[in-house]
Amino acid sequence: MKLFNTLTRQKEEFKPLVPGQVSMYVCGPTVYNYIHIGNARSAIAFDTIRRYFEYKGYKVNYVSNFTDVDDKMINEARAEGTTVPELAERYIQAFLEDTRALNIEEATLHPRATHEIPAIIDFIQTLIDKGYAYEADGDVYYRAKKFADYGHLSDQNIDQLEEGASQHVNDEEQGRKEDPIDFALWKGQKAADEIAWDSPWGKGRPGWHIECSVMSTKYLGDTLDIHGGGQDLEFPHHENEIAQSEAKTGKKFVNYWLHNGFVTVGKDEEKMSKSLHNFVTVHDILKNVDPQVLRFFMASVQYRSQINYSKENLEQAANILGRFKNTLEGINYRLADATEGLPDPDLAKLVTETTAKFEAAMDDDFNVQNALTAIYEALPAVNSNANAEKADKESLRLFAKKLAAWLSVFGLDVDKLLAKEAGNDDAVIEELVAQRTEARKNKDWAKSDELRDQLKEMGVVLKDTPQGTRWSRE
RNA sequence: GGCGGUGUAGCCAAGUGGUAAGGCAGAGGUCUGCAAAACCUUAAUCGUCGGUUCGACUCCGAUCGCCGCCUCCA
Repeated sequence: MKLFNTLTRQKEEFKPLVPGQVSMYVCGPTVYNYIHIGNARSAIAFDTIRRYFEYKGYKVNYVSNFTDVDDKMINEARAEGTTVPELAERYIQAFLEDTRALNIEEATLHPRATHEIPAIIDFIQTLIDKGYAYEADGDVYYRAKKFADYGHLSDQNIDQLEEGASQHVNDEEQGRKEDPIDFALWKGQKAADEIAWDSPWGKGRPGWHIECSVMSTKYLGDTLDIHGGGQDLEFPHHENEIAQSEAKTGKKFVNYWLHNGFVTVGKDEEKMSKSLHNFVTVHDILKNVDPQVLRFFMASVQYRSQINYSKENLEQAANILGRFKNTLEGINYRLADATEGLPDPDLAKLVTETTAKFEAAMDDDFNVQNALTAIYEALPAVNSNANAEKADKESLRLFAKKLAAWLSVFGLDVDKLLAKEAGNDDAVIEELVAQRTEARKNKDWAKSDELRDQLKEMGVVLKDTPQGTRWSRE
C-alpha cells in the first residue's frame, strides 16, 4: 500500500511498526457544538482509511480525542450559562449520535483532555526540565526555536513564521513570550469562574496542542504509524505536536502524516449556509438527507481532495446508491428463485478481476474514484447475468458478497441499504400486488394501472419481471 | 508577502510523453400491455500564452482564475 505522507510530500510504501497492525491517531472535534460537515469529512475520510486497513486484514488501533476544554468551550459555556463539563458531555453524545448515523466505526479509544490532566502536567514538566519550555507568569510556553526541525511538516521557515506570528500576538501574551512563535502548553486561569486544575505553575488548563501529544503517545506509544487530521491542522497544530512529542521522547513521533481535504459549500447551494460562514452541522443536514447518501457522497471523494457540498452532488450519490441497490436486489431475487443456472466462466473471471482492480486502486493512496470505477464497470455484466435465463448463481452470490465488502469500506451497510422500511401495511401491499397480477393476467390494463397508481401513492414502486412482480418502497 | 493545492464534457471525475477511463444527468434505442429496473448507443482535445520534443493534456516557463494555510478551525 502506498500512502501520501505530508511529511515528505510523496507517496510512500506503508510499513507498519508491527506487522499486521496499524496505530492511528486522528484529531477529533472540540465539543462546543454539533459537529459540522467538515468534522464529518475528516471522520469519514479516516474511517474509510481505517476500514480499508481492516478489509486488508490489519488490526487497527484507532484513537481519536475529544477536546473538551479550551477558549471556545469556556465562552460557549458562559454564553449558555452552563458549565464546561456539561457542555462537553452534551456534545460528545451528539457526536456519537451523528457519527453513528453516518456509520463511522467508533474509535478504539476516545480520550478526553480533561481526563488526562496529570499526564499532561507530567509531559509539560518534562519539557521544562529539558529546556524546551518555560514558565511565564502562570503560563507555560514551548520554546519553538529550540526544536531544530520546527516548521518542517508544513514547509514553513522560521523567519516567515515569526513575521506572521508577531502580527497576531496580543500585547498581554507578547509580554510573557520569549518569542512570538512560542506557543502555550499551559494557560493560567484568567477569571475565577474559569475551569482550572492545580499544577506546579498554579491553577490553569492545558493548551490545545499538548493534549494530542500526550494522548497519542500515552495510548499508542512514542511512535505512531499514522496521524491524521484536516489540512488546516498541519500548521500549527501538528507542527507543534511534533515539536512537543519529539522533544520529549527523542524519537520520531509519526511515520505517516495524512491530511484530509476540505469541504466547501456553495453560496447558492441551499439555504443551509445561513450566516456563520456556511457552518452546516451534520445534525441539521440529517433532518433532510438520508445518512447513507451523505456518507457515500463524502466517502466517494478521495480523502485529500476538496469536496463541494451541493444538492446536485448529493443527488448524484443517491442515484449511484440506487444502482447498487437495484443490482443487489436483482441478485437476491435471483438467488431466491428456483431456476438453477449455469456456471459462466466470464462472470467468475469478472469477479476476480474487479476485486483486483478495486484493491489496486485503494492500495494507491485510497484512490476511491478508481476503486468505484472498477465496480461500475462490472455492473452491466452482473445485471445482465442476474436477468438472464441461465444465471450463474454461484458467481452472483460471490459478487454480492464482494460488493457488500467493498461498499462496507465506504461505510455502507448493505442490509440497511436493502432493508424495506418496516411497514405495518405489508399485507395490504401484498394484497394489492396480487390483485394487480390477477388483473394483468386478464389483460385488464386499466385496473392494473389503477392499482399501480394506488400503490405509488403509498410509496411503493413495482417492477414486473419474468419471475413475477417485485415491489419496494421508495 | 511566505507555503500548499487546484483548473479535464451540464455535473462528479481518472489518467499517461504517443494521441482523452468511468459515473451522474440528458438524448436515442432494446425489453415491457404501458411502466419501472436492466441492457445497448451517444458528448470534451484537457484555463490561457509560449517553449522543449518526431509527438504534450501529461515536461519547462509565464500568465489568469479558484481554494486553503500562515491567527481558533476538520
